[in-house]
Amino acid sequence: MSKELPKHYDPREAQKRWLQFWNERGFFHARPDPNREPFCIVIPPPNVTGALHLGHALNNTLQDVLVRWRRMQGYNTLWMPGTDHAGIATQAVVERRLRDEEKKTRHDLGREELVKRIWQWKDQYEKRILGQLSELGCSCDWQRTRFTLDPICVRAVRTTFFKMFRDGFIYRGKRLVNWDTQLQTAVADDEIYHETIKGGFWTFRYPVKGNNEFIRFSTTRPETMLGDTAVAVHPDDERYKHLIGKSVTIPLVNRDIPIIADGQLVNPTLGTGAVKVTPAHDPNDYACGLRHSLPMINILNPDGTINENGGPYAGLDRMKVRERVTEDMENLGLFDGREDRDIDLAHSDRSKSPIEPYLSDQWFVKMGDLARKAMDVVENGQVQFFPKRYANTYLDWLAEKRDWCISRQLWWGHRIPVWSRREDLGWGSVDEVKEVLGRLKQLQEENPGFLSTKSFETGGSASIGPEGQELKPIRIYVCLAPDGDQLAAELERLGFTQDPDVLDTWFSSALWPYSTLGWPEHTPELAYWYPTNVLVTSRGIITLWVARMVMTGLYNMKEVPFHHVYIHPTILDGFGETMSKSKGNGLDPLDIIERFGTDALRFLLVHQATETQDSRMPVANVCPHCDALVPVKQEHMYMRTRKVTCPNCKKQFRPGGPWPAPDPDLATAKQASERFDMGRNFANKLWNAARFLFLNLEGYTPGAIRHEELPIEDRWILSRLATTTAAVTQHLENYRFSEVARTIYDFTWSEFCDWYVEMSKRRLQEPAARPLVQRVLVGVLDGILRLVHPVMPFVAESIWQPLNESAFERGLPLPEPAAESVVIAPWPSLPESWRDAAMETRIGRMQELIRAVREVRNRYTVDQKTNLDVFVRCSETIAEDFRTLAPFIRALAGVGRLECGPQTAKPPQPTSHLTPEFEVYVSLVGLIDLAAERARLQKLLAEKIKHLRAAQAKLSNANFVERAPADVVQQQRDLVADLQAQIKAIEENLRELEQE
RNA sequence: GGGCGCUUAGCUCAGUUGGCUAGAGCACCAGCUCGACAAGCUGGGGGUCACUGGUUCAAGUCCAGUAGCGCCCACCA
Repeated sequence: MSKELPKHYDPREAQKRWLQFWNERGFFHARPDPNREPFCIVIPPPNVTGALHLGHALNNTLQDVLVRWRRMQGYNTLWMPGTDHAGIATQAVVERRLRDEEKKTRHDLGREELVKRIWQWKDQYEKRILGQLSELGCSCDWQRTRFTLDPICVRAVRTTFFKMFRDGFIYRGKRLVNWDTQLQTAVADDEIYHETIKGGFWTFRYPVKGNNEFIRFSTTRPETMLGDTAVAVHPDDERYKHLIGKSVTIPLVNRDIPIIADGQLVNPTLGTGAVKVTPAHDPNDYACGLRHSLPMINILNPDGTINENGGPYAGLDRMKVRERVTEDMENLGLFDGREDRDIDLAHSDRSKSPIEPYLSDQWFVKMGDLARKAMDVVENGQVQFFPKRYANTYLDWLAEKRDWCISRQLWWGHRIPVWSRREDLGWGSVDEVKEVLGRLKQLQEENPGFLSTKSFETGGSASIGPEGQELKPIRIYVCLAPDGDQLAAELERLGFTQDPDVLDTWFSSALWPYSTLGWPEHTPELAYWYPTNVLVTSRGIITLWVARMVMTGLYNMKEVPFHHVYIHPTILDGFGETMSKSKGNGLDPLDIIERFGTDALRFLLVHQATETQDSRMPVANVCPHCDALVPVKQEHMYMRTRKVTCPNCKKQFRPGGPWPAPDPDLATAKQASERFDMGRNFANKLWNAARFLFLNLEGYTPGAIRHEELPIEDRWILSRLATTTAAVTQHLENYRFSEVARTIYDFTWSEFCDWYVEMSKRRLQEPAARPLVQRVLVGVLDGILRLVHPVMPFVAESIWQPLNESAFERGLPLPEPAAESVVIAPWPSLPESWRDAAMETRIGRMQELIRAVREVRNRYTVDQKTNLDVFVRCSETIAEDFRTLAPFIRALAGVGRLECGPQTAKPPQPTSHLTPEFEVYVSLVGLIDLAAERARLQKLLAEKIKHLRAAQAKLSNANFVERAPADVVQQQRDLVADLQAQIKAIEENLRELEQE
């Protein structure tokens, strides 16, 4: 039964249909099965901030290729999908909308209401993102979809935090944050921008204690003097050497501070060579403070006014204090002048106000031991990076062992499960403290697994107890395990409150490979699929995410979270810049899917996934009025172009992208890139090859292939298929995605379609030959469909299904009933013995002969219908071959007379094509331009002679003959012999042409 | 400043341990609507492999340096 397909492959219809089919059949759902080998990938969860972009498309396509391939290989395959709450990014986006649409801040709404709003946002975008992944063809187990704030993930986070708290890995420490005094919040590094403003550079003097000297220093922020805890000089600076170890007095607050030597902080050639050190309000000073164990005095209130540590200046705004401090110093005669200076000052993106470095209390994870273990597993190969070089990024970063600050001053995220005594209650009497401690101890004894207490010093000054003893300024912190929440009320009765902060988003992401599988419960899924097999991600988060997953995996599971880490390239725009919302140079995968089809998108993404770091993707807008492609220009990005005039139809439109702003008055362009042509064309080529088969399947009968009885061309294509299959499999194992795409493409197009299908046409007309060639055609197509399925699942299924109707039993070497879907068809593997170098050589010679004749035909523009007479001078063995293949040579090259053999005579007025193995002569009586032919031969002769000389030179080099491997030398000798023979033949042909 | 990369045809890129006259897709030129496919077929033109030096019988490939570009991290008192 044959079936006729439409002339063009229609991706849209196919995508809709097969997605539904696959989901209905539940091919993507996996359950633990101890009798089968597991394979598992967990998705890098996309942020619920917005829509997916091209980078996501790449990341997820590559995962899907691996997952579909392993599923076909028979692994019990789980691809775990999900999304990430992305703390800062998501809260910021919702807050921005709140401001734009309702003119409200988060404080107007309150914590609970804001979080509710963000959940609504999340629901909306999660749905959209999952839908996009599905449209991309991702074969995730959708029933298992997780979100990083799901109850199950909350439990994993709480359990981990509790364990780390109890084991002493989590501690309370200080950190300088970027403080926004207007919004009264810390902002992330990527939420600040730098702007040059007019500022000043003030010079003051501090009196040195014990003699009449002064030490001069300069600063751009005089008010920070109130928080100075040292003055630093360079250890080798002769001007100050004698002062090191002495102290100075800060006049305004009457505090004595030491003069220290610090070669890292101080550059003696700048300013006066002496630097005031304010550890609580400057990153470098902070580092210096740590080095020298200096006190760190915070002088700011959250609103930017000076706090009680500023003594007489308390309560005033820092800018006002800057003036006052200067005046007061001047009155004391300690002010040495001010000069204007441009200052590169950090500003908050959101409030546009200047950022203050602000020392605040934060939660940290101690990295030392955790990092060491995470390094070990990469060094000993339990976790392998592909490409290898990325292991360096990972190891270098971990080697620094910088403690991980895990608290964030946000409302959206995992709330830190720690309660502490409220500051305003104070510690009143020792009795009260004793009572609280006693009660805590009791609680802990009753609930050892649920509650853990720790105390950490706070900043602030010590106070004196009722009996005159010095009370250490400590705070008691109580951490509750997830099942300990009923104790929260009790803690609150004791005057404890929960920490308002949330955890760094990466804290929950770090648990993703096992929290998604149900940890801390001992689920069958966890036992079966953990450790997962491979993590596929981009290099940007090797440190933030990959390293932390390994750390927590080892800590919680005692086992690595995955064995392989594949890092794929980053897609840049046509100008080599990263795609980003602010530049407006992104590309929306949905635009590509709509215009080219999902398979085209996927093919191209796989094809360009080489081992390099980056790859470029020039982007064009499609004019919504006339469909012309308008390339995105670089200046568009920097000007944030809002309107583009189409050079074709002169109408205006808004440039497209994954993040277009709506504008009812202006049509928004879809985007495209010519690079996807390749994928679309390939899908169509495949489709049409199948279409050819369907037109010729009438009377198909399944049957065994007896390899040794097959004609040359069949053995050739099967040899090529066997080689291709093995190569594709190997490339997949090595994560060489680009090679996967290339290998399948070349085999399908340049060998199967260009040669085998062409050769089959004649045989299909012969009743005796027809059944066998049908079987081979069907068998090879079946193999191609399986190979191509992981990359282009939709077109593969679109052909697989009708093939099941026309040729249900098929395959190589024995026909078998086909799988109901290519998704679950077995991955092909062909006998090694089918690889047949001799067949490939023989067909290769035939191809060269055909190409030679075609070239002659094109050179002299001989009509396609005119047969050419061809004379081949070659060995008897080769002649025998050409005679066997003569029908193909005639059909594919348009040949009439074909004579071959050692004694074959040249025809009159011949044009020639010489190869090392045979000489081809085509008679061109009446067509040949003798002068042109002579010129061509002269040119060819010159090239050959040049090449010969180079080859001879090599051989005449004694070192080469002596030191190069024998086969390389022999190769060179053969080359010289071939060239000499060819030159001789060309010269002979030229002489003959002269006589004409 | 530290780290990791990139620079090969007009464009986007391959080129796995050094070894044929360096490849592909798109674009370009010429010819083809022949019963799978014009999203196609056939053939063709086009490259001093960024630059300089080194190692080697042999370098696009290895090493060093220079220039340009990109990313990550740190920093910009």
